[in-house]
Amino acid sequence: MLPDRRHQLILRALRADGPTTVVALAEKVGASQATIRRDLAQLEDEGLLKRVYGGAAPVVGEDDPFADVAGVRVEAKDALAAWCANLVRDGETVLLDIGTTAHRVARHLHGRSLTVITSNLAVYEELQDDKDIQLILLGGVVRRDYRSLVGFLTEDNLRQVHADRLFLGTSGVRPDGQVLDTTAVEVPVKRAMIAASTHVVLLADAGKFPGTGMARVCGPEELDVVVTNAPGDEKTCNRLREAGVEVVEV
Amino acid sequence: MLPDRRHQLILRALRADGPTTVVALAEKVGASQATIRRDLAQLEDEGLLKRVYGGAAPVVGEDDPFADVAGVRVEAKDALAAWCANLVRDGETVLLDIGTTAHRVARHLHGRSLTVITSNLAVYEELQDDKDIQLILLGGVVRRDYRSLVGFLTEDNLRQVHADRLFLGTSGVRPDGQVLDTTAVEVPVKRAMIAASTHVVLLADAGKFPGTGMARVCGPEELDVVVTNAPGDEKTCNRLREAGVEVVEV
DNA sequence: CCAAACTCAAGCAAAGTCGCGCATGAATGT
DNA sequence: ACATTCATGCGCGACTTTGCTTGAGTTTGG
Repeated sequence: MLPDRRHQLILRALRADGPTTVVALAEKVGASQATIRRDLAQLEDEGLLKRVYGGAAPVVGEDDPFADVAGVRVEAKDALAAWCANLVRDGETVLLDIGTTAHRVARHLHGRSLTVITSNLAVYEELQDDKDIQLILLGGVVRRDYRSLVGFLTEDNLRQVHADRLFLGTSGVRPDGQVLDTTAVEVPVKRAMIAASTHVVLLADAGKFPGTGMARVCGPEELDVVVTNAPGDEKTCNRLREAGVEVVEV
Repeated sequence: MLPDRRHQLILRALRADGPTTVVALAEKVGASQATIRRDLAQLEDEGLLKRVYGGAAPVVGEDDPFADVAGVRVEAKDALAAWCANLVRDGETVLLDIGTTAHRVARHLHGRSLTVITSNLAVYEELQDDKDIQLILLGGVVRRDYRSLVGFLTEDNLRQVHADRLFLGTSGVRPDGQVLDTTAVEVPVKRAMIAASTHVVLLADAGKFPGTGMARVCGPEELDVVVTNAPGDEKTCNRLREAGVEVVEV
């Protein structure tokens, strides 16, 4: 069991079940209470959770939109998102995928005159007070730990709408250009999103080549643009370009 | 049981049921009265509640969605909502309408084992952290001023789901039993909700007889129960009963 | 106005939690 | 092969929380 994997499990458990005891976490991830305590201390230092006596609680406003605006150095991932936001023209209809990557893009759309369609609850909270943006939320079952809406209602809705541009997240791109995802339940939603959009923009930051994922979302022929902030694997890039995909390195 | 979790339960109980005794809280959260007193003292220091002799009362802050409504009416409307929540059995699927009335019902559903379907964004925010409740959000265009989702996506989704019970709000009930609404865009959504539910419960607090509204939502034959906190107009009640509607005065 | 009933806060013992030091064991570098 | 590093698990003393008891304070009803 990798420490990083354990940290992920802890954070996921907290997001799903709220405040949890050290004993319960130790049992859940199969580590001693001492180890869990050390993990919690570390994760608290990183601001990823709040330590309470006897356990830990999830921190609510983890993605403060002003945190990185105030920061001197803009994160690399944010540069990616900013570039994507520039791609969008006023008046367009933009479809935003599940995940933090799409949320990042949404932060850069404030004040723009757009229609935004999403099943991403983080995007909803980000843009709900922005009166310039017409916001359309797709239906579905609320997944608390992933802050998303999924299910047949989401897919149904996606068959009824059309977007000029889709910003798609991923967990990995294989050398042959196949786009992957780790969570099976999201794949049908992502496919429906692709079908509902004229242009598909894939956001693949560093570490997504080859990345992980057990489910295939789509092949390179479905993509129009791949945006990345890392010099991707040469072979992968060539394969994508062969399929007519524009590969952009920010 | 984490102290933090206990505090949440206390605050939730206060929000849902208003002023509560120390004894009742101790029983509810499974702690001693001494612990509850210590919790209350701490929470009062943080300004999260107001201590009163024998118990505690919720503090009405700016985040209270009902701060604008006058005191005695809030209690009456909350009694209505509490009665409706008692109507629901564990395991049921509940459909909650747009509007503050349905939100009020949602506040009394905390901790219940239910499936809740709604296009009410206030309900979503109320229940999003409640892990006992499976929450399904209907798609649609976000209406910021009404905190709701409307449009053809909402209606489409409603054709794909079914609920045991619908709690319907209204702006007025005419003497002949017709249910009215003021905003035309909501009417198709309300009709679709009625069609998707086995039982329809109309919440009509004081001032809804005859109330206002330019659009007809449905006739009395679509309703199963009308819950009110005021002795409604005699003629209206008779007309409703003739149509087979159970009229309940809380 | 008084007394009974109830509520509150302080003190105390028990249980639970925390963080530290130390030993173990695996992975890594020399 | 040996030493180093690092994460992990265990034990111990210090600390925190909890529930019970007690005496003082507050409310209620006659």
